[in-house]
Amino acid sequence: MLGVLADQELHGYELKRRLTELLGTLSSVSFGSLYPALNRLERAGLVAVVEARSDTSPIPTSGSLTGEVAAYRARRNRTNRGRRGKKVYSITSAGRARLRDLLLDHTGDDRSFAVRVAFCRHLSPEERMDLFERRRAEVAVQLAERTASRGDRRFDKYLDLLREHHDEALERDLAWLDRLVSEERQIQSDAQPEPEPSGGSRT
Amino acid sequence: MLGVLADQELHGYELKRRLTELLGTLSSVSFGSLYPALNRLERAGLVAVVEARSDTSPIPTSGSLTGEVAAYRARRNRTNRGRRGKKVYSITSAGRARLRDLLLDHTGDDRSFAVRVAFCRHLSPEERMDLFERRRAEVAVQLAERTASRGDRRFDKYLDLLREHHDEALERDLAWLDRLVSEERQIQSDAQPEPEPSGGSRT
DNA sequence: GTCATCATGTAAGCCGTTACATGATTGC
DNA sequence: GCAATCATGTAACGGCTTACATGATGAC
Repeated sequence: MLGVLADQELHGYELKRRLTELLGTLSSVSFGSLYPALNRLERAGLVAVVEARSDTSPIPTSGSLTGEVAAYRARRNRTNRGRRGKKVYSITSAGRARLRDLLLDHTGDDRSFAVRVAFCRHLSPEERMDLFERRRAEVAVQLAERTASRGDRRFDKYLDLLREHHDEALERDLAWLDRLVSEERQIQSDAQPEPEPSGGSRT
Repeated sequence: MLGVLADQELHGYELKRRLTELLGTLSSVSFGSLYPALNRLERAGLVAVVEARSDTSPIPTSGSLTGEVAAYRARRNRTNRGRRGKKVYSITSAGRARLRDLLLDHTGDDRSFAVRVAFCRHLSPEERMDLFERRRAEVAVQLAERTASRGDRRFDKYLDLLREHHDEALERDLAWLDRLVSEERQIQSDAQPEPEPSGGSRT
């Protein structure tokens, strides 16, 4: 949620939309947990409710008279008493700091790593490298453990097929992470071109 | 847990061991949830506690006198009052039926599908086929939706890389499922050889 | 005026986790 | 005797889900 809000101010309903659009099966958050979560984030000072900026959408004349009247009434009520309007949330600087921590935290499974990658544009190139390389190390360890523990034992046809498939997936993950790391390294070396590898004329 | 117990009688501690060995990162069950779960299963009549068959392990003379004394004391206590011995669980016929239902149920994500495959040896060939083909259809739909929703939009470099990687994983899953299905079909046709495709001389 | 959709929220229940407590077994 | 491991269990907490309740908007 913080990752989405870091890009744009949104209200809850649309936030869920966007989350589903971006992460699909990885998202999995229902309204019943979304709204309480937003309230928790607000209480923690990580997001803030911004007054629904009516300037941008000045009640678009929709041709419906009754609709417009209702819209004006609703707007007055909202500003007067804050009753049941859209609540547009904006991430705070504390929220951005927390997002960074969450992206760097690196506990959790493959799913949470995928979510981190999805929002890693909010990290610095160095932090991204760190994220990728740590994950790479983790996956490598997992793969080594699996290979070691398997030994020569056979369990069951389907279990063996499953493990084989999973091993391949892990290897592919590893290759993908290698690609991410090398691309990131390329970006870094592009940003700080070091024309003379020997001899230290540093600015 | 039912899937493991369907193969052998075990007590909780070793059940967790076996679960971790078989499923590794897919398992994820802690003692804090394992024991309550076993009690729930027992209350539901899906597993039953069997008296620790001491016959198989007649207190192996370990060379430790005090140890043996303690073992005898513990055994008497266990039979007398059932206090704190190993509780060996055995799956009941109701448990096997439930296991079958759970394997066939087919709600849940990729993880739960993997677990189903891990124990699908407890299904009939026809039920296995059903399991695999349904999953195949699901993954195909997922893939189609992703391709459709993506359209030509670009989000962000890392998000795009993530989606690309995930798409490839889905395609590989699909191919793997195809393989499973075709192998299963082979098994079925081997079991019921139908030498004459035309003309119906059925037994 | 009514229906679909947008939009926010609450309540009950389930299930998992960590942290803690305790007892049994074996080796030294 | 003591430590490590085996073995079972409880308590507090968190977080997600479904089902429910409600209000606002816009289209016809």
